[in-house]
Amino acid sequence: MYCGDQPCVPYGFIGNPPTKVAVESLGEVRERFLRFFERHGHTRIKRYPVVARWRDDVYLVGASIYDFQPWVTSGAVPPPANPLAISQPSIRLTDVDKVGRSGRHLTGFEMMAHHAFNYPDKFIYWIDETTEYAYEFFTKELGIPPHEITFKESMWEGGGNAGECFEVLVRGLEVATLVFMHYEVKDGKYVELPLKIVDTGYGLERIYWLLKGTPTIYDAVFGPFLAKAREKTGVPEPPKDVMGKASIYFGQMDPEVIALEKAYDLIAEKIGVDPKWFRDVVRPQEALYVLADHSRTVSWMIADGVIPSNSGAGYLARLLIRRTLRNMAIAGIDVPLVELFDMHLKELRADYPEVWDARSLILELVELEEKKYREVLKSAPSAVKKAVEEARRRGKPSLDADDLVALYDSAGLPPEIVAEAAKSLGVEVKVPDDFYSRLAARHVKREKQPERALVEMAKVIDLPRTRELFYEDPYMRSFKAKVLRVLDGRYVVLDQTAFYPEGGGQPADVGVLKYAGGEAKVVDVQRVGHVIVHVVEGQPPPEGAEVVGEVDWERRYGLMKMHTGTHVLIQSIRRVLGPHIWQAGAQKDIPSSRIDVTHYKLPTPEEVAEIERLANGVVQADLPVYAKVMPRNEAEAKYGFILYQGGVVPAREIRVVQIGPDESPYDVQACGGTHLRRTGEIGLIKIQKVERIADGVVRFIFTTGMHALAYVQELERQAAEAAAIAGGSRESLVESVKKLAQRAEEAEKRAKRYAELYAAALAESLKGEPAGRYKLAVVELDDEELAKRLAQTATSRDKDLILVVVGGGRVSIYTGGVDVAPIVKALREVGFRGGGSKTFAQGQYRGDVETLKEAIKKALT
RNA sequence: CGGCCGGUAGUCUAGCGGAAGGAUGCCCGCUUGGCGUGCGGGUGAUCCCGGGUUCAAAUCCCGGCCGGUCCA
Repeated sequence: MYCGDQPCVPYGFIGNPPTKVAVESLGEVRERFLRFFERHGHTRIKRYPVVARWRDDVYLVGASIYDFQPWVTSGAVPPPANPLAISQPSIRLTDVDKVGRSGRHLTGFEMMAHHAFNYPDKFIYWIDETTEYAYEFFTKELGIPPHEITFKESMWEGGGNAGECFEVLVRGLEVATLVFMHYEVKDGKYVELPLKIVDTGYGLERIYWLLKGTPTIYDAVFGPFLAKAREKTGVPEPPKDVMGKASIYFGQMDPEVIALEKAYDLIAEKIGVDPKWFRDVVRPQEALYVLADHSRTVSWMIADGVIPSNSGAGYLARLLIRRTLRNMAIAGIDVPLVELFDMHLKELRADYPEVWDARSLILELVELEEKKYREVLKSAPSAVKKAVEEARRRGKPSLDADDLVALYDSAGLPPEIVAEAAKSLGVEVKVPDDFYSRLAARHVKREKQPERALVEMAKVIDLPRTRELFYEDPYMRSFKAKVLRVLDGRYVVLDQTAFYPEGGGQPADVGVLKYAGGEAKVVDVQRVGHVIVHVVEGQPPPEGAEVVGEVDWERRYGLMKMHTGTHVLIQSIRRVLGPHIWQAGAQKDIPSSRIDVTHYKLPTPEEVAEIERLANGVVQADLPVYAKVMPRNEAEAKYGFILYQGGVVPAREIRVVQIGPDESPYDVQACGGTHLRRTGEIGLIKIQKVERIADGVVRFIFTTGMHALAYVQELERQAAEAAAIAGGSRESLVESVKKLAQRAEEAEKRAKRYAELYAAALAESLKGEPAGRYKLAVVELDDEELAKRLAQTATSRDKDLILVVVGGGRVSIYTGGVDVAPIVKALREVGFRGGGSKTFAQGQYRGDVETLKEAIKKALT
């Protein structure tokens, strides 16, 4: 079968590009592509961030179509333009192990694309035009001879959708995929969709590589950076033919790439060079390639708001940084990563100016991550030593695969590092080829529990949309409404309501529903599809009844202060700590609320104070707060993705909450919550606590309004109480506490000194009676500390002494060397319950002292 | 969100059911012309918190807090 791709066909363009058209840079190819499609009626769209904040199913954008999922692809929202062309930076970590090795894999790439969205009433174009565009672009724009281009038909499936597709290949390299998405996959069957989408993807880097014909894609894309990095690290330029051939063969043995050592030998053999020489040449090259690829991807991520972390999207950034460091370490490259990043950022400046803007943040975070990783690696020798000893205890000569997996999983130590540390302990460790699949087996996927709906959607599907009075007037505290349906005697649906349903981090309102003949407490309110369901306690109103709803206003007004306060606070945090601050979660509550933000260190008390000052300045300025509903595309175009602080907003129209006047707004966010009219109503914003909840995420716990006052009053009360206890005034609280602590310390020291003196005196006056060839002394003392001291002095002075301390129903036996075991045995017979070992025993004894003495004497004779 | 590992003097670390040990740091002597060094002495720990099991818990069990790490 002819497939035209790796591994069937070796690349035919290396050292021999298929065109005479000369391109100078990656940017030129991008520009040619976008201009070409602009000439053919497409609108150019600005790239989206690589962090998919508008989605809750993925962290990163992996293809241009991600930009339009799910709202556009489901038909809910119109595309920003139609047809459109874009070059979308995308990140895929699925092939991360092959990067630097296969010669063609990248974690970050630009997917150039043209998309057409065909609606039943508006047809743009379909298969014929799409293939023609592709053909013309490659032949006319890039000058590739027609016979060099292969279109391979196939079926594409992904994300619940499917459709036919063409893979476009040139000399063994897949340069584009043209997908015609028009099925939904339902229960394994294809269901025709009303919306038919042309989804194309042209690999910018691959096309550039093809045109350049360099040994690897990295040489083409990162050429200038690699040259400088070689100079800096002292890694020499590799022999051209070796790298070219190596990447061809590596490309062909993709599936086995993990079994690296074997792959090296095989390829060296194929090329006809010495395996050891080959390894020494290739390893540092691979490290540089990984560095080049990963540093660009990480820079994109950080510039778009990712902070390296131990969880979430941040972990992916950390993973790439650590992989880079590990590869450099293995290749023996010892240059600070920051310097190499900085070098690369200078090269990236022209193509990605927004990444350049984040330069200082990127460098700071990379430096921090490098430091943290060094700490991890520093733990290697002792962790490995411990593991080796543990293995030996269980009779194993060395570490096995399970031990290596455990070390990686719990301590973050990669097997190569472990092997190296073990070697210096004189232990040979073999790294198994299937290491990474063993690791994967340890992380068996858990099933995601689908959220249980309050009421089945089917039971309310026929009802009209509930009118949302809380949006029309957030200050409405009571309203009249008609009962449309009552389910299970406790779920009430009204035609309209002022009760806010839980959402956007704001909890549901509570209150009462009053009706002729009774009233019911509203304890929870939830959205179910397009209606709002009130969960009631007590006798629910009958269907069809007129009710008066009364919202618990004190609580709700408090929540509104919290919610508007949240917006003021997050913007203030951003202004103080920097533009990398994004909301990572929030919960409004009474009496305290919290916001989690992306930040890489705990803010200092000064920064917190500055944030409070700024936020309360906004409160005092009494700025107006507006909520307006706007089409999604318009809002995104006007404000950018900073809108999505609170997470996914699942609608075609989004509600935008703006604080401050139009000409100079303080903050703008997409938000579905209830807000105040003016910031002055917040009264006071007080941060109560900041804590690090994960690497890269800081939690602010704060309060507003009267709750803030109550908090401050409580602090004041505590200070007054503490001052009273410390015996000073509130003004001198710190001084009196200091004195108190000092006095306590002195008192402890004195007590200890006296205890020593007392123990010495006791030891002096101990009267031992003979017991066999030993001496026995019994002391009544109900202080274990003192007893220990006494025993220490007495038994070290007289090795034949057996000291028995009786007190509080307990008996302790101390000896200066005499084995305590026979004594314990004898004592058990007279009611002693306890035990010990060597020179000490302890236990419970309730009998009289004479019996005890006799028993011990008897045991010793 | 979750799995795994860990939390013992200021710092690092041993002990993993029976009287909390070492290294480093700090203080005081001696050594030296002085610094380093060396030697001797001293100082420093609610064994993360709470509950349980036990005659006895740093140690075993449960819960929490904090840190590390891996995976989504």
